Amino acid sequence: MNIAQIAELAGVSKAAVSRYFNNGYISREKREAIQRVVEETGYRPSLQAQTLRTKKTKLIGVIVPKIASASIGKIVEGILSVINEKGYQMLLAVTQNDPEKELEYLTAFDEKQVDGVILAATVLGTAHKQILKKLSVPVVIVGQQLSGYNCVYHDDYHASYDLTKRMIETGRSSLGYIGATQQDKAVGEERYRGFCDGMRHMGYGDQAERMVTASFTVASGYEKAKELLECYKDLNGIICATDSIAAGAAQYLHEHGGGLSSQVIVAGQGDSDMSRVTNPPFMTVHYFYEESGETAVRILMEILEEKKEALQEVKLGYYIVEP
Amino acid sequence: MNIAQIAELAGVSKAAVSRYFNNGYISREKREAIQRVVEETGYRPSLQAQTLRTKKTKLIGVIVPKIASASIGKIVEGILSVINEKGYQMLLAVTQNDPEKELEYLTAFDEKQVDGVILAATVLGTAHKQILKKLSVPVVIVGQQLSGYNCVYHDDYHASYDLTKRMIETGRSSLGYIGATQQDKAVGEERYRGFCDGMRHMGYGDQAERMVTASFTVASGYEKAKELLECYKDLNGIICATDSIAAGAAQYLHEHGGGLSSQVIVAGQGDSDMSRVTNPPFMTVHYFYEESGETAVRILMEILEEKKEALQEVKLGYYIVEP
DNA sequence: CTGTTGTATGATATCGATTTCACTTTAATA
DNA sequence: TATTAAAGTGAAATCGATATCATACAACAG
Repeated sequence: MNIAQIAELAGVSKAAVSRYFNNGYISREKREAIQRVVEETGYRPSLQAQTLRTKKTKLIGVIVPKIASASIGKIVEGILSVINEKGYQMLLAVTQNDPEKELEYLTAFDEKQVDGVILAATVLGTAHKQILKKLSVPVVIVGQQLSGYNCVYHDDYHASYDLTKRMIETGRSSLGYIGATQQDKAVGEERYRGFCDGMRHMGYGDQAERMVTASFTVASGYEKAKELLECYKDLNGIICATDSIAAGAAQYLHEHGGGLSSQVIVAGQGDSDMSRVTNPPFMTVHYFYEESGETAVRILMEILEEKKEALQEVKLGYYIVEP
Repeated sequence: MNIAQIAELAGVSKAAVSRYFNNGYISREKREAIQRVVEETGYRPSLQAQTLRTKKTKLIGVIVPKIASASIGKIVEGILSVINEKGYQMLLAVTQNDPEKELEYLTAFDEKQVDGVILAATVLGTAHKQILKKLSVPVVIVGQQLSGYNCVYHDDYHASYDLTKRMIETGRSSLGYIGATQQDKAVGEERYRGFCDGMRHMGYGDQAERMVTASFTVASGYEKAKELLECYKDLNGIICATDSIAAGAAQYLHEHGGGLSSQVIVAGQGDSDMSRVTNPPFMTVHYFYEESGETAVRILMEILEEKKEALQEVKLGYYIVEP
């Protein structure tokens, strides 16, 4: 079934059928004739033919470091909810945190495959920026702030700062920190900076360097908690960059906490289910992950619909979740 | 940059350039001339034009109930690893467990948008089967067994059976079960059947109806554990259909376990991080989720490459994970 | 009555590739 | 040497839509 056959059956030209689907000038009689034929045959215009002619694929490319992650899962669900509502579909690429793959997909998507790209990267190096500059399709970065680009991100600094302050207020003054790679500006750098400034402003600035770096897994949190506690034996609290790390640290603590001088509690960031199932549950920060995905798509749609051309940077809030 | 311009620059016909990219007859001189021009210009053939002509989109449609889930995340990662290796890309749709959306995406994908579909549904009703029959693109179902269709699934029955047996062997003879909706044949029905038969064969068949049904969340596991324990006060073990449910149950137990007559432990299924961060960690079953995703793509590829036409049903194994 | 505007229409070119077809040249075989 | 097969080539048709353009008719203003 193609447009020519429909035109023939309805006794009109191909152009008329095309106009029927694209709200062009068309008389009532022809409109009804075409409608009848379309309903009888169940005809739907070919998307590939439309794409070839119009250069719109109705596809959004989404690049994420991994998918089996609570926070990224939420971002993707946010993205999807708006994408579908707008009649687009999602092309998903996962990079396993491999920067080369990231660049590869970025260029692959750019070759007219998608109308826009949403990039959730952990590390944005100079190679990324160079490619981003050259892209012919609009991009929105989610989870990281990058000047000169459309992005929606979280207030990692103040969240981490407030979390630190809250921990100290609840009586935990001897704190350590398990962070993420400093290459990750949002989760690594900003959250650690929030911790440092929180410590400093509360009068414990000298302790801010009690810090180790973990990768984004529970197992790594377990290992690094051990490392940190062996190094600083008088800790009574550990703040972690993510909930996964915190869960690993919590696991270490209820296995080996008995041998320590004082009871140690942990805090995480991300408000995942993990924070509620450890014993005891731990304090965490709620970031608006779904909303960040939704907002990223909205920005992209505004660009695609040419409502706005100007750069947008959106910073989302947070709230502390007490155990 | 289109094929005509490349042909012009290389001093050959469009057909020659097309052959260059598709391994057709072409002399060495022309091949080299074209190669030079292609490298200089960075030309890449338009995918949409290719699609229009060849009817191959190089896209695989993947339909999942939700994405922020550990097991489904693993399946998707498995799918992606093979898909990319084969030069395909993934169109992802999430149904939020809404059967209507499931059917909607199934038909949307069918309209020549994708070369094949992978469906990870929890519930497969008659409406699904009807649509599945009519699809013009090949489908592989993952996570559920469905006779007459290509599918790759897990040995839910024996896994649950062995888990039950193992719990009884470790001294837990007064067991209860928190299951999932019976509409989900794999996770709901089969896993409960495994529990029942395990109980029966170990001589506790009369206790098999100590069962409540939860939804797939931690919070629901918490609620249902409470319900189950209020109803059967002498339980010393609870087996759950998923790790999320088990984590919720574990959370309830360390909040209210003190008031019970005996110490109660839980067991889950899915081998997620959750099983290791609760206190105490719980027994669980490892299902090969990544592998199921990978296998599903392999089956699809075999069909697309026309190596095999025959129906394939693949049942994957499992192993018990002691805490 | 002439000129303009808005509505309505279909023929045709176009998007950018692949595929068919007819044809030439070269190599291998009888 | 004659015959056949294989290698190599480009013109043109094709995939299925949309966009442009020329044209026609009605209503209406001057």
